[in-house]
Formats: sequence, C-alpha cells, structure tokens
Amino acid sequence: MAQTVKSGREKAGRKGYHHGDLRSALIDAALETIEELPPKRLTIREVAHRAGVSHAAPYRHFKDKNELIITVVERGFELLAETMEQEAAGEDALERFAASGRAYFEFGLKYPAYYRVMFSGDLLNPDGGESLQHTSSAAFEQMKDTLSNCQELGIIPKGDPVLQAVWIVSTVHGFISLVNDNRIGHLAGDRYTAEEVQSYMMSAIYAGLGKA
Amino acid sequence: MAQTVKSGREKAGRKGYHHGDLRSALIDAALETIEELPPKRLTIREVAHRAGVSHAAPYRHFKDKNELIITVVERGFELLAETMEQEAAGEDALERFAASGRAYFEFGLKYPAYYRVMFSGDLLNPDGGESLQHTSSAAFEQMKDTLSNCQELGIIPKGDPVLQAVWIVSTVHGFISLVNDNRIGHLAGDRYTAEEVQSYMMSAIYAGLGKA
DNA sequence: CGGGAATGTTTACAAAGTAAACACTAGCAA
DNA sequence: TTGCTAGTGTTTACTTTGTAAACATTCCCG
Repeated sequence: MAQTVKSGREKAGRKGYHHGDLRSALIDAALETIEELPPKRLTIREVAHRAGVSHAAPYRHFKDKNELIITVVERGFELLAETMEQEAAGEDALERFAASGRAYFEFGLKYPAYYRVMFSGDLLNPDGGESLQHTSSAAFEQMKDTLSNCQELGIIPKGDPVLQAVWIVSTVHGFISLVNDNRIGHLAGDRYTAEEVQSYMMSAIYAGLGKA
Repeated sequence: MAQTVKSGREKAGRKGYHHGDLRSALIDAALETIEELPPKRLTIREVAHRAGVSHAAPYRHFKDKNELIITVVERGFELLAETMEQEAAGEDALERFAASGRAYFEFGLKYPAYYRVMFSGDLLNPDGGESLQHTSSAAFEQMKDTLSNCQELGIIPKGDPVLQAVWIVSTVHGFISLVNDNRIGHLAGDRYTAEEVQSYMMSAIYAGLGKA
C-alpha cells in the first residue's frame, strides 16, 4: 500500500491550469484521507483539496463520490490479492495456505480503515456493491483453489472447497472486523495479542477442516 | 424486534403541542428507517418527520445524531442477548450452545440493516464505540459461560473459553457480515442456502473446538 | 493557426447537522 | 386562581457537503 499512497507527484506535479494526472492523484488523496481521518471526513472536497484542485474538479473524472470510492476499493482488492499471492509463493502447499492466511490477517489489521472501506459498504450506495463482486471474489477464488490443491495432496480431508472457503473467509474476516471495529479488543486483547488469537484461530480452522 | 419497532403510539399519540413520549417515538422511528431506507437516509430530519415533529425537536432528547444511534444500537445488543438467552433455554448444554448460535445467525440475517448498524461503526463517530463496549460484550460473555459450562460437562475439550469464544464469535459474525454486505452471496449462495452453510459452519466449529 | 474536446474553476443550490432564539404547556408556588 | 419556570417543540439561520451548470483555460489535431 505504501506505494499506492504517495505516488511521486502529488500537488507538486501541477504545471499550469491542468493537473497532469488528476485521476490518480485523487485516488491517492483518497487513500491518504482514509487512513488519516475518520470516515465521515472522507469527502470529495477534502480529497480535491489534497490534490490541490477545486472541489468540483473530481467530477471530471468520477461520476460521483460513490464511483471514486468504488475505484479505491477495487484497488484495495487487487492489492490484497497480490499480497496474498506473493506471500503464498513457497513450496509446501500447506505452508502456502497458512501464509496466505497470515497475509490476509496482516493486511486487515495493518490498514484497518482501508479494510473497512473495502468490506463494509459504509460509504457506498446500496447498489455500489454490485460492481465489486467481481474484484472482491479474487481472494476467495484463490482460497478455494488452494484448498482444492491441498485436498488433492491429501493435506486436508476431502470436502467441498466452496463450503470450506466460505467458512475460512468468514472466520478471518469476522475477526478482523471485530478487532477493527473495536468490538473484542477489550475482551481478548487484555489477555492475548492479536498474533496469539490469530494463531489459535488458524489451528482451529485446520482442525475444523479435518472433521466437518 | 417487532415489539420495538411500532410501539403503540407513533404519531397518533400527540395530543397538543407536546408529544408525550418523543424520546421513544424517535427510537422507534429510527428503527423503522434503518430497515426501510439505505443507511445514508437515516437522518435526524427523517426520523423527526416520522415521529411527526420538527427537525430540531430530537435535540431536546439526544445531544446529537450519534447519541441517538448509540441508543438504538444499545437496544439492539440487549435484544440480541435476550433472544439468545430465550433460545438457549433448553436442558441439554450442547443443545443450548447450538441454539444460541442459531439464534445469533438468525438475528443477523433477519435484520441485516440493524445488525450492520450495530456492528460496523458506520454511522458512529470514532469515539462512539466506547460506550458500546459494555453492552456489546453481553453476547460474548454468554458465549464464554456456555463454553465453560460445556467444558465442565466434558462436552467439549478443555481450553481457554476466551480464545474459543473469540474464535466462534468471529466466525459467525464474519459470515453474517459477508452475507449482509453481499460479499459471498454470489459465491456460495448459488449453490447453498444460508442454512446449509450455517449448519456446515456449526459442525466445523464444533470440530475445530475439539482439536485446537 | 483555429477550433473543438478535455479539464479546471466559479457559482449556485439542496440536503442535513446543529445552534439559537422563540413559543407553548404543564405543574407548582404564592 | 394566577403566574412563574422548566421542559419541550418550532422557527430560523448557519455550516458542510454533494452535485449541477456555466464559464475559463489549455491541449492537440486538422
């Protein structure tokens, strides 16, 4: 993500009346804003200001606020998928499985605001989710493939990978959401670190796969 | 929830200049609105209108929008806890455990909008969650107690009920969130009903408990 | 070089949160 | 009973934000 936020230019690159690459600048500015300010303050005007243009300029590049956010979220899903793929580059199938799980956990906990924008449709119109189904399913598909693969190798018991994947994704997503929304920090956080809970959960998942 | 939404009076009960019980009427109106309209349209003005008063009247009863929503969310957690307790009223400990799980699933899937308002801090200020930690932990505590109880009865293996509970709550919450946010409907929904996935997940959880 | 097409800017308006000043009402005290 | 006072609802007004429309500037292509 670091490379996404801050993409070289920013306000600097503006030579004259025209910006140069306002579209990208706006996306970057939105990412900055998401991490820095509470959700309410992710406004078109704030983003425009950060990009150094007038508050109406973004409308030349995005139909409305919703479309800007959707674009940002799409990037997020791509980034998540890439990250998981990179992490899961090892040899051992089971290790790859575990690694992509860890990568998901880390992404979710490292960029809480971004993760939230991506998954909870907070800022989106009710219909906004439609166009995201495609992108958001990449991570899911990858999980499913990994599971199929593990099954073939006899690493985990046979079973429908779709059910398995739904279950696993639910578990991980649920934990991240609860932590990020501050709903279990006070319960488990006092006693365990996120890493400990995470590792417990990964064992539990593996065990659950074996029997369900 | 039915008894919460629609509490007898509504607009009818207004005799003269004064409303009678505007505070409750506003909470009910907010609940109605949450279920009927997209999140963006849960506005103070809309709620006031539904309660039949001017748009500024709510400020006599709630400091700001945030406080109204917090109140509504607190009700939700109480309701959820009650529902789970009622469902888990049986004899058999394991059955009680399963029943409260089912109750949670049902609540989350039956009132998606309400559930979302409760858990994702969408509409709340960043600090809003603070005051909710207390109420939101009731369901969690109950889960933990049930688990301890099951352990004593030898129904499930020994282990820290806190870790177990965090894991279980994460799983269930994650699934509900993903379904409600329309993030897995297209993947699993085509092939399985929510009930099927739910029952798979409950077996997987039980299996996971055994080994983790 | 001239004239769109693209891209910014300004201006303007509506919705929504919220504060302030005003108005009605109920209930209590003299 | 009368009349004050706190409580509750109303009006008005200001601010922020999304968005549309009209205007300005620039780029680039014929």
